Amino acid sequence: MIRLTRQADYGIVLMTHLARAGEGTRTARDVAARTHLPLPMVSKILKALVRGGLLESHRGVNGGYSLSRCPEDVSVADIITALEGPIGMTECTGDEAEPCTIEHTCAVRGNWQLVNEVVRRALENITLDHMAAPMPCTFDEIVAPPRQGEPLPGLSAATQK
Amino acid sequence: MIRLTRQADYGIVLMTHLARAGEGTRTARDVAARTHLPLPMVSKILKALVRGGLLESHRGVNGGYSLSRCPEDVSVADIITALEGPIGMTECTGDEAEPCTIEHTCAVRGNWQLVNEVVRRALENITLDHMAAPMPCTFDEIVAPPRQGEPLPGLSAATQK
DNA sequence: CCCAAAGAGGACTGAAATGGTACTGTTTCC
DNA sequence: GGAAACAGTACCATTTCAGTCCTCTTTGGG
Repeated sequence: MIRLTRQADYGIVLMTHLARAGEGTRTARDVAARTHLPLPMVSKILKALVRGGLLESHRGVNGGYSLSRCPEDVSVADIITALEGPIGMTECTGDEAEPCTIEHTCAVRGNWQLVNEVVRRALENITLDHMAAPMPCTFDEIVAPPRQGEPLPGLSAATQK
Repeated sequence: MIRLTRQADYGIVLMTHLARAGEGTRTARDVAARTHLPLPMVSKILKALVRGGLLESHRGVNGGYSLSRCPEDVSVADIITALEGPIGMTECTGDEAEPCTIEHTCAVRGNWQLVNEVVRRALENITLDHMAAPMPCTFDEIVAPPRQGEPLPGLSAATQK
């Protein structure tokens, strides 16, 4: 199982909730209650999302959080990045200080980047808008539609899954 | 960072190595030496890959491991699945016994499946063949080529990254 | 026929990361 | 000025994972 940390998991749920709630600010307390997630966690995550630029916060009485962009301009990748740092599936993300101890012996490097990129792309194509949709979206709304009615391998099957 | 366990990470490296090595069997010791990974780990992972049906083993003197399928018939998703179980980014993979304690309040369910599916698809499109290629592949060799010269959103940018 | 090489399987351990909580500021409005 | 709400940080406990070790089984060669 490819593990997303629970923070990112919750983060997406919270962002989705805010997207559905529409305009206006919501307090952490309110969001926690409605999503049935523990308040301290919610609070912690919302703060992180503010730091990541995905939410705006308003302090003081009647304060709360609100989206800083339209739902269609926020991708799942954005949320994950805000909560977990750059998306990548391996240690070799490329720009670390430590250039992979087995660097020259690890001939897989370049192709790892590819894997990371493929996944990142996939997640960037899913927006909050998609997530907030009451009914599950189909693949076709996210990836480019198949050409000449011939579905990309496997994609049509995925929608019925 | 989306975390792949190190086992899966290593697993892909090992499979790639075997794919590059071509026909014939290799001992765990040999593979460990050439990939510069600790033998016990390599041994453990190769065993798991056998259980997953991706490798065949031959016991006794002159034994070793060999791929049980052509490199082009093995996807990165296959390897990850063999080492980590079904691919999914959240607890809600859908078919668990415990149907998610917050089930009816968690309105994100359906769309989570979508995220899982998108990632899974992405990983299924990357084969061992791609990984074993000496030079990094481009996106175009993996995803369907853009129709009428118009690239899928973002994909072309990814290749130059 | 026996021994060495190689895989199979499982148990165990130490460490790191993560989920989760609590406490102490700071801002803002009434 | 006080309460409501966010900000930041430090902290703990649990879980999971990487990595190792040991024993058993299989097989081929001398």
